[in-house]
Parts: sequence; C-alpha cells; structure tokens
Amino acid sequence: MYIEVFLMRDFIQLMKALSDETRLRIFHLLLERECCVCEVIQALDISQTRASRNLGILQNAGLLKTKRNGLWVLYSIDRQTANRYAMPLARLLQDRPMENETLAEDRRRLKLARRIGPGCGPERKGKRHA
Amino acid sequence: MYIEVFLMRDFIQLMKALSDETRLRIFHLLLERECCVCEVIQALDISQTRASRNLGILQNAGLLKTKRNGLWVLYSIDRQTANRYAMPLARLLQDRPMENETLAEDRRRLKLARRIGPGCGPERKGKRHA
DNA sequence: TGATAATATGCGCATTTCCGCATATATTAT
DNA sequence: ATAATATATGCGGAAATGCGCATATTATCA
Repeated sequence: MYIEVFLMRDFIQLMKALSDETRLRIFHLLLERECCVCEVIQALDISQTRASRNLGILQNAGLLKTKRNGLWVLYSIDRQTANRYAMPLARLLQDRPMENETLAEDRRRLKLARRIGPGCGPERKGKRHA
Repeated sequence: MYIEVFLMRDFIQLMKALSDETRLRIFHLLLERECCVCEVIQALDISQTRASRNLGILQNAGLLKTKRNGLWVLYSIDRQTANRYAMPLARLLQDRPMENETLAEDRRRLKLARRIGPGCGPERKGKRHA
C-alpha cells in the first residue's frame, strides 16, 4: 500500500488529454481493442506524427499503457492507472456512448487495418512489404 | 429531445472547461454553495475579468446555471443540464475529492466573503464615473 | 554489418487560450 | 434624469497547443 497524493494537476492533464477530437477518437478506438500506432493511423486516417503525438499525450495523462511487440508498440487502455479519475471517466464514455458517424467510420477502417509485417499480433499473416 | 450529433462537441467543451485550474477551483467552490461573481473573486482572490470569463466558460459547457438577484448574478451547479456528461463528472469530483491547500484556502476565504464587489470599500482604486 | 520498417521527437508556424485593460451593459438608489 | 454597483465583453499581447516536415531512435532481418 502506498499513499497517493493526487494533484489537481493530474486531473487537469486528464481533462486536457480528452479535450481534443483526435484524442477522443483514438480513445474510443482503444475501447474497442488494443492497437499499434499504424492501426491508429489507418483507422483515423491521420498522419504518423499526429497519431504518435496524441497517443503520447493520452499515455502521459494516465489513460493508456504500452507494450512493445517487435517493431510495434501496442497501445491499450491502462486499467491499473494511478490516475484515480481516469477509469471512472473511461467507464463514463463506455456507458454513455457518443455514437456518431466519425467514430463509426473509425471502427470500420480499424477492421480493415493491417499490421504490416511478420511476428505481429496473435494471429498474423507473415507478409511484409516488397 | 437530445441531439446526439453534438455529443462529441459537448464532451470536448466539457473537458476544456474543466482543464483549467481557475475553473476547477471555481467549480469546487460552487460544489460548496451557490455564489455571486464577487464572492468568487474574493474566495479565489482573482480579478473580476478572470472570474466572469471563467464562470461563463463553465456555464457554456453546461456545468453552471445563473439566476439574477438584483445587482448580483448567482452562479450554481446546473443539476438539470442537457450535457449528459456534466453531472456524472460533477459527481465524480464530489465522490473523489482532490483535497489540497489551494482549495482549502478558497473555502476559507469564501466564508469571509461578503456580497460586495472588488470596487467597494476604501481601497477602491481607479476610475469612477465623473 | 547495412537495409528497412515502426515509432518518437526537435523545430517552426498557425491557431487557440488566457487574461488584463478599458469600456459596455444591467440594475438599483437618489 | 444621474450616480453607483455588479457583471460582461472587445481588443491585444503573451503563452500554450496542434501538427507537418525532417530527422532520430528502436528493433528486425538479410
């Protein structure tokens, strides 16, 4: 057990992290399932820089965790986060879905997204670029 | 009836509203009780412009409502807000208090606050009407 | 080793946010 | 009416944010 001194700053960081459309879309995507950066890029149809930066912001806010898998960095929702407000907020978003066409399209594109290359994910078709 | 099209926009506006220290302090103050602008000014020890602007931002996000009482405008938490995420968030803040010295001081000063503006009293500086 | 792929990051610029000053508006009192 | 009081707001500058470009870093494979 340890005493967690919660700062207003952490809450604010959380609010800032979720006050951007790109990041909200990413977060919803990860509510579906764990993703690597290139899947986020394909699902949201955004640049690599934009995906990476915003994933980092969500992670620093305590919402996401990462796991390396070969060349890929897999992002997922951090259910053990130290930020005491993060999970209640995630649950709120799950319980009260903000369905809209953008999020639906993101999900649609996620289904078509591919981690390109070998050794990635649980069931991978080991093909790579030419 | 609720217009789902704007859910994402509403949520983002809510996040932005709560991602500022001044506004978080104001919101906590109003969790204590209804306040007029000049009480907020005194409790937080901030300028009139700053108080008024940030109260407006919180209100536009669907967190606060106002009621006029003579010269005063009384701000309070809007428990019937149309923003479906606002009240769950407010409850979250109430259930998991982020105690810190700043908020404690704000509450202390609120107890001493009188319903008069910053321009009242002998230390009045600056312009009056000729 | 070098080549390649996935991701991260320094820099610069456009946009947004925050807030003070001065002023405008709204209400009450005289 | 005028004055006084409480609050709101247009404008401008400083700071923060978002993101593209180019490049750096990390990991795998030949």
